[in-house]
Amino acid sequence: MSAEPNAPSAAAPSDFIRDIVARHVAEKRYPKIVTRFPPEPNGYLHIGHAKAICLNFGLARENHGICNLRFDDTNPLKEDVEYVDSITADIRWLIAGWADHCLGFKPKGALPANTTRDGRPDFYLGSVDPSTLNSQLSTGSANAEPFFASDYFDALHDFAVELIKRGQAYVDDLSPEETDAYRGAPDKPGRDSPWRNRSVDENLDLFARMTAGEFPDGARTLRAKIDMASPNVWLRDPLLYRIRHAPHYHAGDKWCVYPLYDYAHCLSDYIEGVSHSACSLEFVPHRALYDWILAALGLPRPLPRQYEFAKLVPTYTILSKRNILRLVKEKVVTGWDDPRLPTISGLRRRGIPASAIRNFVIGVGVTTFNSVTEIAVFEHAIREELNTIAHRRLAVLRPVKLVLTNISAGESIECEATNDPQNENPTTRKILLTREIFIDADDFAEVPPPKYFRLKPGGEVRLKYACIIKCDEVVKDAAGAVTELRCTADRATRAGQPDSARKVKGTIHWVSATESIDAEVRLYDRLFTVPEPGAEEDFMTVVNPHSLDTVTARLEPSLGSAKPDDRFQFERLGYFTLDPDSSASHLVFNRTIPLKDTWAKK
RNA sequence: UGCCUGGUGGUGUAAUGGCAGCACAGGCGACUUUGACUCGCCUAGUCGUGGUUCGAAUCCACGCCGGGCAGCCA
Repeated sequence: MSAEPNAPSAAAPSDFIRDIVARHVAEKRYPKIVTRFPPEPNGYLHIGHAKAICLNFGLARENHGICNLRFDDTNPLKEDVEYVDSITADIRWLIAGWADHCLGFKPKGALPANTTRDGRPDFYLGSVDPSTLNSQLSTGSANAEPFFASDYFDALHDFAVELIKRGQAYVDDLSPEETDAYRGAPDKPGRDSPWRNRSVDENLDLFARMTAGEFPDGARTLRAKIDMASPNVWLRDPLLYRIRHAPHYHAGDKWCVYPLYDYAHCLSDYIEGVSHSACSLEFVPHRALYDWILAALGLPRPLPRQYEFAKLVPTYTILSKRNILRLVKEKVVTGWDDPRLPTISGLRRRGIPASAIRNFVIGVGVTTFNSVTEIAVFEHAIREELNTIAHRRLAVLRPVKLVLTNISAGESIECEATNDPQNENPTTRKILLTREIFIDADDFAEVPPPKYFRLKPGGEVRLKYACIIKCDEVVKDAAGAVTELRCTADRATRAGQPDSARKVKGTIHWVSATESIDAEVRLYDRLFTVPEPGAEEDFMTVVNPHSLDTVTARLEPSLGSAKPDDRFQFERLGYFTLDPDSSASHLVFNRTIPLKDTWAKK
C-alpha cells in the first residue's frame, strides 16, 4: 500500500489526535500541518520518546506536513551539546526511510531576525523546502540544523516586552520562598503579590535592568498577570522569566534572564508555525496557560493548539531519566547504550531494528488513558521484524564435543544450508560436516525429561542441513561431567540421498569443531524481575541478577565477516547482531532476543 | 478534601446512537530438516445503579475506582 521503503507493515490506526488533524485538514484550518518533537537536551532518548516521535512524525507524514526537531533548551543549568548530538542521531536512525523526509531542519544561521510581517521567521513559511535541507544533511552538509528554542530568545524577549506594555505581565520582587507561599494550594486560593500593580513604565524599566544583569539570581521574576485565585494553580500568575547568570550551551553568554517552559513553548510553536502541539498528559493543566499567552499577545490566527496523550509505560522496564541515570551511575549497566536499557541507543546496540520500535509504538495507539503495555507486545514486534530480515546461521552457545565415529578424521562433507527460508526464493551457503563437531549442551540429556526430542543415549536426532545421527556412547570425566558424545552418522539421510525423507522427532543445530570460530556472545534478559519495577519502593531491589550472561560460543565461519548492521538468526536460538566492542581479533555478538520457546514453558 | 482527567477480555486498542472487532498473551490442533515461522480453532470484555431511546460501550444523573496538578524543571 505504501510506497515508503521500510514502512511499518500496519498503517497507524486512527486515534483522537489523528481525527482532530483530519478535521482540520478537511476544513483547511492551517496552511500546512506542522508538528514538533521538543526534547530538552539533558539526557538520552528512550522508547517512551519513540512514541511521541512516531506520533509527531507520523502526523506530518500522513498529512504532507513537516515535523520539527526542536530542542527545548530554556534552562542553561541542565543542558549540553552532548545530548543534542545523541538525540539528533537517535531520531535520524529511528525515522530513517520512514519519515525522514518530514524532518524539519532549518538552514544554519537562519534566525528569527529574518521575519515576516506577523513576526514569524520565514523558514517555516515554505521559503525553504525541508526536503532540500534534509538532502543537504544526508550528504554530509553542515548547512542545516535542528531548531532550538534558544534561537528564539530575542523574539521571546520582544514578546515579553509586548506583554508588559499590554499590562499582562509584571516584574515581581518576591523571593522564591515567598512566591511559593503566595501561590496558595490547590484547594486554597493564592494572594496577590505586593508588586503586582506596578506601572507599565516601571515594569519595562525593571525588566530591562533584569535583562542587563543588574540583579542577582532569584531577585526578581517576570510574571503573567492572570488570577491568583484561579482553581488552576498554573494560572496563578505563572513565572515567565527568571534570572540565571549562567552561559547557555547554544545561545552563549548573551543572556542572564531565561524564559520558562510554559512561556517559551507556546511561542516557539507559534514562531515555527506549528499547528498541532502534542505532549503528554501531565501538561493538561498547562493548556490554559498555553492558550492564554498566545491570546494575550493578540497573535494572528491560526494559532497552534496543544493536545495531550498518555505516555508509554512498558512492563519490566524503567523509563525515567533519573532512574536510568542511577542504573548507569551505580554500574548496574555499562552505560547509556547498554543493550539492556530502553534507551534508543541501547535498543539499537541490542540489534533491535528501528522499524520494530516504530511498529510497536504505533501499534499501542494514542489515547488519554494511563495504560501499561506488556513488554511481550514489543518482543513480538521485534521477532516479527527480525524473522523477515535476519539471515540464518548455525552457532553453538555452550559447546559439547561430539565425535562422528564413522567419519574419518580428514573428511569433510559439504552441506547446503538455507540463508533466508522466509523468502520465496531462498539463497543458500555451504557448511562443512566433519568427524568432530559441537552441539549445544541443552540438546543432550543423559536422563531426558518426558517428551524430550533432542539427543539422548541410544537416541537419534537430525543434524540440521546434514544427516541423522545416533548416540552410541557418553564419555565422562572423573567428576561425572559429559566430555564427549560418540555417535554414528547415517549418511543416507542427507538431502538428496535415498533416506533423506526419514523422520526423527528432533533436529538440532551444530558446528564443525575444526571449521568454526570462537566468539564472545552476550545473552541479555530482562533487567527487572517484576512487571512494574517503578512501583517498588526501590527498584534496585528487583534488578535481575541474570540480565547478562556471557558465553564463549562456536560459530560457523561465515559469521567472521559479519558487519555491524547485519542481523542473524542463530537457528533454534534467537536473533543476534555484532556488538561495537567487536574487533578483528575478538568477535562479540549480542543476543537481541531469543526465539519464542513454547517447549521451555511447559 | 479545590480543579483537571480517565475507566471496553489478563494486556493494549477499535466501534463517533445500530452485529462489541483487532493485536499481544494464554489454550488446543495442523505443518515443520528451527519445539521457530505459518495456518486453523478456542478461551475471555463494555466499573456500578438508574434514566433517555425502537435501540446505549457511546447520551444524561448519581455512585465507585484510578491518574494528574501547588519548580525561579521540562
